[in-house]
Amino acid sequence: MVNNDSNQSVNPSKNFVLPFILLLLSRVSLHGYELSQKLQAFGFKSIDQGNLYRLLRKLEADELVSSEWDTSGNGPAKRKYSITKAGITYLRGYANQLETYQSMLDQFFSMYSSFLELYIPSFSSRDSIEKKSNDKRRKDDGKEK
Amino acid sequence: MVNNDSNQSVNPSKNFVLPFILLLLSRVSLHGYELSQKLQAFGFKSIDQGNLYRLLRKLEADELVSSEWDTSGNGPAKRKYSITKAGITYLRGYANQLETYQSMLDQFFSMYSSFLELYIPSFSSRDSIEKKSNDKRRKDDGKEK
DNA sequence: TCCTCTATGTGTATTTTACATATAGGTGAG
DNA sequence: CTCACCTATATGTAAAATACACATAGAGGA
Repeated sequence: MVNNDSNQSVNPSKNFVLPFILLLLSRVSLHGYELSQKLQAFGFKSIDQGNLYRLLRKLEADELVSSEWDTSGNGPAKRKYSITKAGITYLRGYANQLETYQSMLDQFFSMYSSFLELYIPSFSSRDSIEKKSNDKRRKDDGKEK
Repeated sequence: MVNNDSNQSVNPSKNFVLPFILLLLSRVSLHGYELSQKLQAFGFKSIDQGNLYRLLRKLEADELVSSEWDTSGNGPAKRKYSITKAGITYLRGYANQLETYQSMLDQFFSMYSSFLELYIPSFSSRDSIEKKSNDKRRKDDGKEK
């Protein structure tokens, strides 16, 4: 994993959350639990705690982050993670990868608007088509299906 | 897979390429080989042919697409895939998911610009950092075996 | 003939993910 | 005190996904 130098594969997934972790750690050291919460705030709804901790250990083994126990505050001991220089280098590589995803998404939605024009009118019988116009306010009632 | 009901999980990967497949098929019927090429044009550099064909069969089993043999043109017989009504419904759901990814990427790059301002000046000689210290790591992850 | 391109698959080991569970300290309610 | 709940880290493991190798076959050209 951490799929290194020249082979920047396109499929996201773990490689999608990875840059977010590194970016968060580039600003301030965090422990796993905090990280999990910040990632949720980013939009990752389904980060598995167990796998997150495992991933962090892997990142440490790969020397993209380093950790030390933090027994200062109250509550159980926390393993505080910091980014390494190698981690910073990789963050830049991952950012390039994410740019690719972004342009793919742009292409997708560009084509998708044409799709909507074709299909939305004829599908008005099925489930109520929410107005997908430029009315950004109402994003909430799109939870059908 | 094709995670059937309302649980639109956030992690991409197979779910990242899926909407692109459905979107392409929403415009015109295609066979796997064509699909593979169009996906590459979209930016998917590393679509595994074998897995793509397997995925298409799975999509057919899930009734998001349907297929029929096309023996018309020259060359070997092609399995021509078309999107179904269920596939169209799912395409809309996946599009919503991709919107989430898009906003996550926006957040990422917004924060990443700040990162660049902090790190780029001091990291102008990045090659020394990259080449140092982690040779064994970059060998054995991602492409070993 | 042999090579290459198109086209569709199977086999399978490894990697990743999902889900369950374990441990442990701290806090507040009753 | 006991219990529930939150923080915090972690392991076990079955299932799913991926990477990589390989098989088959038609058609066209050198």
